[in-house]
Amino acid sequence: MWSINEGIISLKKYGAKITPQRIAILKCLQGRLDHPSANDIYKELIKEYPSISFATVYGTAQLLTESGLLRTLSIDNKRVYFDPNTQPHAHFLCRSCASLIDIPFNETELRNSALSNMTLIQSIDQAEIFLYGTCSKCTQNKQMSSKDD
Amino acid sequence: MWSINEGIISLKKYGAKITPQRIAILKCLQGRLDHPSANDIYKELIKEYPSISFATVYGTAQLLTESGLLRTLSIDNKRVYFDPNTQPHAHFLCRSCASLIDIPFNETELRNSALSNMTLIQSIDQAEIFLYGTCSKCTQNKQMSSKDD
DNA sequence: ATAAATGCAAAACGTTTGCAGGCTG
DNA sequence: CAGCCTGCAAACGTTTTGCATTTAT
Repeated sequence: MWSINEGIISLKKYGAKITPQRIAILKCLQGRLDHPSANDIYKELIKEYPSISFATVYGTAQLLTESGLLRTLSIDNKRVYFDPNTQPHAHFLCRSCASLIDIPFNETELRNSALSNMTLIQSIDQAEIFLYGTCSKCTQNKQMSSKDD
Repeated sequence: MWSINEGIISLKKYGAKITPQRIAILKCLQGRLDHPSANDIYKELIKEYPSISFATVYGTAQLLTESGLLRTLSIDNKRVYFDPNTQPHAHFLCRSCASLIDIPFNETELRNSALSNMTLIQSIDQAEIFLYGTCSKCTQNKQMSSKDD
C-alpha cells in the first residue's frame, strides 16, 4: 500500500499538479481497506474542505486510477466504488446488505491466459473478479428473524 | 442456449405470467451472442410493440435473470448489458471502442475456491470475470491513422 | 375474479460538463 | 504567467417509481 509521499510522487510522475485537494483525497484514501463511493469521499472531505465538489472528487479519482494508485470498481450499476488496494484480489458483493468484501485471489494468471487465447484482444490493463451472493451475516440475521415468527 | 419454449417453461416454473411482451423479449434475446443494453432491446421491440416501455424491458430483464435465462452485466458504470448466454465465460471490454467480447473461461473452480476460503460468504449465485483494455481492431485503427500523419 | 403485468410520465440518482476564477510549477 | 485545477450549477442518460388500465390465469 502506498504512502502519501509515494502517492504524491506517482502523481508528479504522471504529470499532475499537487493541490491541497489532491493531498486531502490521498490522505482520505491512504491505507483504507474498505471501498468508498464518490459520495463517501465527498462527505469526508467536506469537513476539511467545505468548498470541495464532486467534480474534483471524480476528476482526482480518475487521475489516481490512471496513475495506478486506485482501482475503480463497476461491480453494480448503482455507483462506482474506489479501492485504494491495487494488489490482486477479487471482490464479493452481498446482494442483501450490499457490503463489499475482499477475496484473496491472484488474477495475474487469468489475465495472461486470456491474452494468449484471444487474438481479438491487444492488451489488458485491468482484470476484475466479481462474486455475488449472500454474506454469512445476512444469513444469520435471516435465521434470527425467522425464529421470531 | 435455451429455446423460446424452454424460456416459457422456465418463466412458468418461476411463477411468472406469459404475456405477448415477454414472449417478444424472449424472441429478441434467443440465441444472441452479443450483449444488448436495455435501450437496444427497447429499440428492437418498439417495431413490433409500439407501446412497449422501459418499465417492461427492465422488469422482464430482471425476471429473466432471476429465472436463470439471462445474465445482467455491470461491467461499466454507463449502463447494464444483458447476456442471454448463461454458460460460464468471461468478458472483455475495449476501453477505446466499448465493444464487449466473450472470453472462454470456466469460473466454476474460482467460485468454489472462494467459497471454501471465506467464512464471511454464505453463498455465491453469480461470478463475473471482467477484463478491460484495448482490442486488436482499435490498435490497428490507431496504427493506420498514425501513418496518415 | 383477482392478482399480476403493462405503459406512461415523472422522478431519482450518479456522474459529467462548461465555464469563470484561482492556483501550481 | 501559462496552463492546469477547482467549484458551481446545470445538463445528461440510465434506471426506477407511482398509478391507472389492461390482461393472464
